[in-house]
This record gives sequence, C-alpha cells and structure tokens, in this order.
Amino acid sequence: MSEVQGDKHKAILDAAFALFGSQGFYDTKISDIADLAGIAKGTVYLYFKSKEKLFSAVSERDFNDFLSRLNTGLEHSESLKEQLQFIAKHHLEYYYERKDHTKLFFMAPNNDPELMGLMKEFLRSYMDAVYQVLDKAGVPEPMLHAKAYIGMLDQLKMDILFDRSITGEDLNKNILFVSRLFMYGCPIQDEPAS
Amino acid sequence: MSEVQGDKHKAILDAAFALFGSQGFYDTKISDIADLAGIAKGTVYLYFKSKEKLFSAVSERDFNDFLSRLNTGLEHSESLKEQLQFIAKHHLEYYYERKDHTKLFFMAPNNDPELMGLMKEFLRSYMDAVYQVLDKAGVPEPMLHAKAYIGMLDQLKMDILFDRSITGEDLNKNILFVSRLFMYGCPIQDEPAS
Amino acid sequence: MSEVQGDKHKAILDAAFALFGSQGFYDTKISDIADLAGIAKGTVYLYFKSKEKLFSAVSERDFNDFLSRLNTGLEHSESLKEQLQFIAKHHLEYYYERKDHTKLFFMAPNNDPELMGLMKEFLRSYMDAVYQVLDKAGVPEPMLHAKAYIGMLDQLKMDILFDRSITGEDLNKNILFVSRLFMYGCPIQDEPAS
Amino acid sequence: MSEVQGDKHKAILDAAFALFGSQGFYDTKISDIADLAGIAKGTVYLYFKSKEKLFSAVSERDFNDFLSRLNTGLEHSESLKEQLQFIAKHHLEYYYERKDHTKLFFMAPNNDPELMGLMKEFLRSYMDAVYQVLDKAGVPEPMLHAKAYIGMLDQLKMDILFDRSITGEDLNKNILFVSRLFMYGCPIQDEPAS
DNA sequence: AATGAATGAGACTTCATTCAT
DNA sequence: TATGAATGAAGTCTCATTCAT
Repeated sequence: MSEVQGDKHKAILDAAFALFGSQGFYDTKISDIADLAGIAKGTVYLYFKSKEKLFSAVSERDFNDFLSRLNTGLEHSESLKEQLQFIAKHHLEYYYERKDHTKLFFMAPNNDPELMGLMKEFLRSYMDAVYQVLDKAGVPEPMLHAKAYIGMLDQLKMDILFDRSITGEDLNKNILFVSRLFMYGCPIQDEPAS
Repeated sequence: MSEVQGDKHKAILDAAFALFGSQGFYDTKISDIADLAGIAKGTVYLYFKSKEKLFSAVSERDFNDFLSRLNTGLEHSESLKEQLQFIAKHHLEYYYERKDHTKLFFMAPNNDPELMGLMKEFLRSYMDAVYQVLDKAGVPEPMLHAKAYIGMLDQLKMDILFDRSITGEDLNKNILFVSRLFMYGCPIQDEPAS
Repeated sequence: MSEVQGDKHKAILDAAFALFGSQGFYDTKISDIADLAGIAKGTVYLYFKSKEKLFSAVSERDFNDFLSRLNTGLEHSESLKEQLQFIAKHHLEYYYERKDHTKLFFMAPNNDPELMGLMKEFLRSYMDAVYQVLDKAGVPEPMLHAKAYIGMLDQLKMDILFDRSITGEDLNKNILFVSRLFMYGCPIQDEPAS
Repeated sequence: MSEVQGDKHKAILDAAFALFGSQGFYDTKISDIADLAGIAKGTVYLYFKSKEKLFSAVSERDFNDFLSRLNTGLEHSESLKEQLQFIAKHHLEYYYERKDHTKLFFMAPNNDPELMGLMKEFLRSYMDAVYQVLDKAGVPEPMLHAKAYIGMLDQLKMDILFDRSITGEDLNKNILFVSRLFMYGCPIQDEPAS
C-alpha cells in the first residue's frame, strides 16, 4: 500500500515538475497535472494540500537532489581546486539538465512563505557546503568567498538556461574558467602604461 | 498639455513603483495605483495599455536610471581597479536604495515577453559596459569575466535586500572584497604543503 | 446617477428575492440572479459583497417592510382588541403574500452571523411592538404575553405557507380566533364532571 | 451479529446527533462522524444510504423519543389543566435538554423531501396528541386550539435555546403561564372603563 | 461486514479592461 | 482628457459517495 501511495505521490510530483517547469506555476492548472499523472483532480489534494504546497514539494525534492549530489561529489574530491571544479561542474550541469524546466526557477508562486523559507534554507545549505570547503582550505572570509563563487556560477547558468546554443563543451570551458578566476584572479594581458 | 500629461504619467509611474515594489505585481491592483496617483482607474489606461506594460515601464525607467548612472560613473574612473570598484559600488548601492522595493525584482509578472525582452536587453547593456572596461584593460575573455563579476555582485546584493542588518559599512567592505577577489583571486592562508 | 444605481440595486434585490424565495439560498446561483436582473455576474458584486450579504439585504428589506406596515397599522388601531386583531391580520397576511417565497424563511444560509443578528434584531423589534401594546393596555407580564401571542400566530402561519388550500376566509377566521383565545382563553363546552 | 450491527448503528446515530447538533448539517463531515464513532468512513454507508438519510434517522429517533415521552406523560395526567401543564412541561424541558444541540433545529439540510415529510408527520402526531386532549375535554375547534397552544410553547422555547441565562425556575414559571393563558386568557389589570 | 483511497462535479469571487458619458 | 460603472473569464478546492480489497 505504501508502495501504491508512493507511486501516486511520485506520479504527481513528476507531472507537476514537468508542467510547472515548462509552463510556470500560474499557467499550470491542477487539472493539467492530474491529467498528466493519470488520476483525478481531487486525488492531487489527497497528497498535497494546495497548489502552492505541491510546488514547494517539487522544489524541495529538487533541492534535496541538488544538495545530496553536491555533498556526495565533494566527499570524493580532495584538493581545493578539485572541489571548486566539482562545485562548478555540479552547478552548471544541474541547470543544463533543467534547461527545459526554466520556469521552475523564474515563474514560481509569488507570495508563498513556505516556498520562500524553503529557498532560503536551500541557499543556506548550499552556501554552507561551499563555506566548509573554503574554510578547511584556509581561505579567509570563507562566507564572503562562498557567496562570490556561487554568484559567478549562478550568472553563468543564465546562458545555459536561455541560450539554446550552449554545448557540453562550453560547460567544461566555463568550469575551468570560474575555478581559475576564483583562485588566481583575472589575468591582464597588456595593461596600458598609465 | 504635454506638461499635464507628463505630470500624470510620472504620478502613475511613481505610484506603480511604490506599490509593485512593496507588494509585488500580482498583489497590486490597478485601482490601488490609481488611488495612490490620485486619478481614476480608467485614466491609467490612457497612459499605459495594460498592467504588464505599466510594470515594464516602471522597470525600464529604473533600468535606464541604473545604466546612465553606471556610464556616468565609469567615465569618471580611470584605472581598471577604480572602474571595478565603481561598478561594485554602483551595483550594491543601487539595491541598497531599493531595499524596500524588493518585490520589484522577485515578484514580477510571470509570462510577459516584453518584460523578458527588456530584462535581457538591460542585462546585455550592463554586461556590455563591463565588457568594455575589461576589454580596454586587456583582460582576455572579457565577456566571461564580465559575467563572473556581475554574478558575484548580484549574489552579494541578496544580503542587502533581505538582511535588514546590513549597513553602509558592510557595503564598503564588500566593494573592496569583490574587486580584490576579481583581480587577484582568493588568498589561501595556510595551504598544506604539496 | 444615484437613480441609476438605485435601479440596479433594486433590480438585484428583486431578482434575489424571487429566486431565494422560490428555490432557497443554496439552490440559487449568483449567475441566475444576475440573469434575472438583466446584468452581468460581476455587477452583483459591485452592490453586494457576497452571496450571504445579498441574502441579508433581501431579508432586511423584507423585515423593514414588515415592521413599518406593522407600526403604521398599530397607530391606526385604538382598543386592545383592535390592536391584537391588527397584529394577527398583519402577521398572517404577510405570510399569505409570501406563500410562494417560503424558502426565504426555511432555506436561508446556514451559518451567517450577520443574518442571525438581523433576525434576532427583527424578532426583538416585533416583540417590542407587541409588548408596547400590551403594556399600555395594562396586561401584566407583557413580554411573556407578547411572545405567546406571536408564537400562536407563527404556528398558524405554517398552514398558510404549506397548505395550498387555505383561503382568505380562513385567514379572517384565524384572526378572530387567536385574538379571542388570547383575550379570553379557550372555552370548554362540556367539561366532564370529575 | 445483529447486536454488533446494533452497536455500530447506535454509535453512528450518537455521533451524528452530537455533531449535527453542535455544528449543523452543512458543517459536519461524514468523516467527522465516522471518526467520532470510531469506524471507517465507508462503514457509515453500510448503515445509512446518505448524509441526508442519516440526518433524518437522527431526527426520527429524537421525534419518537419526544412523542413516546409525551404520550406516556399524558396517560398519567387526568384533568385538562394537568394535561396542558404536562404538555408545556414536556415541550420546554425537551428543548432545555437540547440547549447544546440547537443546530439540530435550525441548521438542517435544506432541500431534503424525506426530512420534510418526517417533520410534517412529527408535527402532525404532536398536534394530534394535543387535539385528542382538547377534544376529549370538550374544547371546540380542537385543532386550531392545539396549534395555538403548541405555537406559544414553540415561541417560548426560543429563549430556552438561545438565552443562556434561562434557569429551571423560569421553566416552571413559563409552564404555569402558558397553561393559564390558554385556559383563561390574558388578565387586564387596569382596563379603561368601557 | 469493514476499509479508505479515489473520484469529479460544482460555484463563488476577483479584477483587468472597456466604453459611454 | 477623464471618469468609474459594468463586464465576464477563469480556476481552486471540498467532500459526499463508491468500490476494490
């Protein structure tokens, strides 16, 4: 029975992920989700109390996926450079996988406190994981550095989400780029004599 | 007449900026904006064709403000370091000024192509300004570097918007921090002997 | 303009009175009322904040009609007997006029505090009017007597509402009956010797 | 088995009486009743075909209780006065016992023909019992008199149901009051000389 | 007999937008 | 140009009832 319930629970989450991701929260109707999941409208409400809660559940599952893959990967990296590269690879690949679900990140319900809390907590956890890496490596001001690194990655993700021509090649290049920039700063080739 | 129109036009934009910024697009009613602007609901439609267009106009005015202040400031900076610091200062102070209008950035209309285009164009212009600075200074891959720098700043702005305890002091510290990180990379205090 | 508003206001009240009265609160849809009033659904909400408030407004208008006709009639009656007869006549005729609107009294919204308050206040006013009559005539315990008299009338109204064969003749007979019973008690024709 | 069935049947009726009485028909969910009865939702439908039928069954049990107590009491009363007093005592005490179940009388399902029939039949039976008393005592127009007497009682019950300050004392006073009023009419203390 | 997961109909209300004045 | 009364589309959620187990 728990298996059956699990099935339906997962079917709803999957359908909601697909539709919220491609059409956005406001343009997805509960009945669409039910149809795609192959169940009745009312059944959705047996598993999720409201449309907002369903969106939150979709997000939470995705956040947890992100974080567990991140932590697993970090455990298998050793040097600071390796870890920074893994963080970049993970961040960019995660959004690359979701390039057809952009609305999940940009068309979420507007005033849902629970989702807000969830996002804050997610960001905090992510930040903390990077913080641990930097702190262990002896980087001063590890929190500020963590934010800066994540910020770079989050900006580069935009092209991945919205520029359909980005390839796996570009990803690899960007991974090397940000980790190098973060560690050594930007190189200046021919600075004009002042 | 154009003056009168200008007055009302501006009054509507100001009212919309205040309400969209503090309550978000979806929780602001056209009638609220009309009330705050001291005019009738129907009059709003003489100046703006739709609620979305009004939001776009509010955003556009703000974008232009951002860009013109940026360009003016850059003209008065000389060295790369000075320019990077100005970019950071400008970015962070801009959001500091708007810390009570956060909904403008996080609760925009969800599916408006015009606004999307406007935001893309704004980002492109912003990016281009930074690109010019880096290119002139001889930085290789200036576009990637521009994105990375803006990304860092955009991450640091989050605390400014959501952490009510951030002060002007913190701003200055962050300005120095990002420009230094960008130019020289992160310092590692006690790197294990390799 | 106030006339136009009055027109629509009244049109809605009239349509609601007709439909609530014949089909009951729960079986009447706002859209039915709008259709009958010849306006759009949304317009109903410009005049009445909710379906419950509309029902309350219909009731209130009817209550006020009842009370004003009662008071006017009482002013034109002199002796106690005349006044009691007028109260009976007024009560029974009022329901006789509304024999096709029974649902107004038996299928009201179930949990609306405003309506409850309105009904209490109406009953209080009615009771008070009868109280004044009895008190002035020197009847002891005027409040209890008022309640008893109204109770008799309210029981007799049931036949009027639900027995389609009741005629105007019956009404007159009942009016004489209750006023006489109230004043002199029931006659006992042949009491068995105990 | 019939005992087991009887147990559950009664458990459901008791739970329904409690919840319908305190919250009303529309605000009581079948699942609430099942929970209170300690059984599963579906089981309710093995004993009662619908929510309306369950309400009807609750009412019918209560009606029968009312009528059997009434008839038993009347058999033990002799004179007309005694019988009238017993009717009043029984009516008022019945509602006094149910002062925490007022919703049973004022928030019944709105459009259920079966319940309507049940109520009509109940009222008819009640009326008939009073009719018999009056007829045997030689009161003319016994049906009208029966209705009037019940009407008085039914009005006085309102205070019992809604005025939390009514005491057992008040009950006794009212019993004497109505029986006296019915038999002798209202006394007028200072009638103007005719 | 007992369960409880699944069903799906049904209607209120909001608010951006229009248009007659 | 300005008004604001009128419009009407659109979608969430509840809960009585069913039926496979």
